[in-house]
Amino acid sequence: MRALCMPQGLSPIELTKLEALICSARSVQRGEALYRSGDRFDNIYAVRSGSMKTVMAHRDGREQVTGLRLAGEALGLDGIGEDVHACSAVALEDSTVCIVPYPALKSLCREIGSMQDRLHKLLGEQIVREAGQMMVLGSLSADERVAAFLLDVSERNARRGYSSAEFNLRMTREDMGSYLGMTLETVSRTLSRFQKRGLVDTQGKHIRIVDLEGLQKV
Amino acid sequence: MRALCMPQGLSPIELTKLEALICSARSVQRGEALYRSGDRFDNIYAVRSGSMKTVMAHRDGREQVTGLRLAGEALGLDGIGEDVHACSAVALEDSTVCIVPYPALKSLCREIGSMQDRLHKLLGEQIVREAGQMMVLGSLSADERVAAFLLDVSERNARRGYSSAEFNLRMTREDMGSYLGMTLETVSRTLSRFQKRGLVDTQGKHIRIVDLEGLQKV
DNA sequence: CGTTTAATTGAGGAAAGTCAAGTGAAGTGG
DNA sequence: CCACTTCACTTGACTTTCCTCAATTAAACG
Repeated sequence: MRALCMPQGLSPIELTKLEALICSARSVQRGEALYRSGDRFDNIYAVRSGSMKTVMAHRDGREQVTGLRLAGEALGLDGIGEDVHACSAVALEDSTVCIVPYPALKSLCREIGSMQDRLHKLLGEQIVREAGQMMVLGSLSADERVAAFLLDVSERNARRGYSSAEFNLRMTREDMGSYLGMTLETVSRTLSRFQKRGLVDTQGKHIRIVDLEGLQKV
Repeated sequence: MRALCMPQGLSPIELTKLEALICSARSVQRGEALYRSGDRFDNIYAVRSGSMKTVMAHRDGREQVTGLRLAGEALGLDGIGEDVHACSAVALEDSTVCIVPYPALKSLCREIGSMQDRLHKLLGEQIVREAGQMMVLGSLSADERVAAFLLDVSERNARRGYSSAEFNLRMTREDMGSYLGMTLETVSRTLSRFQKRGLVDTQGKHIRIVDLEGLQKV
């Protein structure tokens, strides 16, 4: 659990302090929201098991998936800016999260320099990740977007010690499409074409990457 | 200058401490890079005068404008995540920036709680802003993107005490297009159409918003 | 004031979206 | 545990939006 909740580089002492901080865990049913856009920001979360999506809504009701969080990844940073969550976080499958109260985390960051660094990195990485996604949405073709997405998930799986070649993606085609700025039909067609070209092997939500290099060259 | 470099809510004492931190200012010529993608991350900046764009490059060389910074806004946060800048920052006109050394800022954040809050907010706001841009790129039509962009710049101008109705945008149509995920021709056509519909009045880089409500309804 | 760079506009084409029908997978209740 | 209902996915035909290429005009910089 330690490894899952706050994976990177803290000393044992720091981990103990952090563990004291994590008051509780919570389980979230598939489709249920851990928090909603507009909710007061109290906690940062770490996905312990399962996976979640973050969703942002335009005033006219249109929704866009802004992120995917796999087990081990942080969640909730969208609340720091305005003391209120800017996105909603919805479970893609039955999941559990660790709860890290933000005020306590802030104090800890003032006590322990490496904890401060860790939080800053978390925030900074999120900024870079999102800038990368802006690049995907703004500059890549549909094929390139889907390929980039599969490679991203693959790499994140690898980092968590799972297979980079084969995984279950609990998002629907619609979620993927929303995240990638295209329709669910285009996602489906693109995956079918990739399959014909021998790049991937998809059966619904189960995805196997057959030709990694080929996918990188798309 | 105080107001420009770190506008929001610090006590006078804190401001003094912060000022001690801002070792220097720097001027950047139009077209010149304040920092480049890959440069080591040492400082955060605040635009003191002028304006800048941030640009991210794909490995194949394609570039995407990922942000616009007006006077008074923070710059350089894309370096925190990896100790290396993920974007390049290029001046859109002759500009000056305040330089805030990051290590010193970190220390100050451990001393002064409100400074820590301020930095967290800066990071958090950036995260929310970028998520909003993902939404723009992923869900809006060309017309809606241009309208949203003009309204965003207008609002940011207002917040800085300038006219919300009339301003100079030093970006080229190509920069705007890149930021909004469309071609420069489409930007140009869209602005022309807006002009015919009596929503805006543009003459090159000078933009006047004629019908704010109309623009919001696009 | 001339030269370079940026912006506008038009015509034609390509990529992705929409609508629609059919198939398959998954969750629910008897 | 199976049948049923619902939801998700795939595929095709057609439409729309935006992009590409090209020519012209306007603005900006040295």
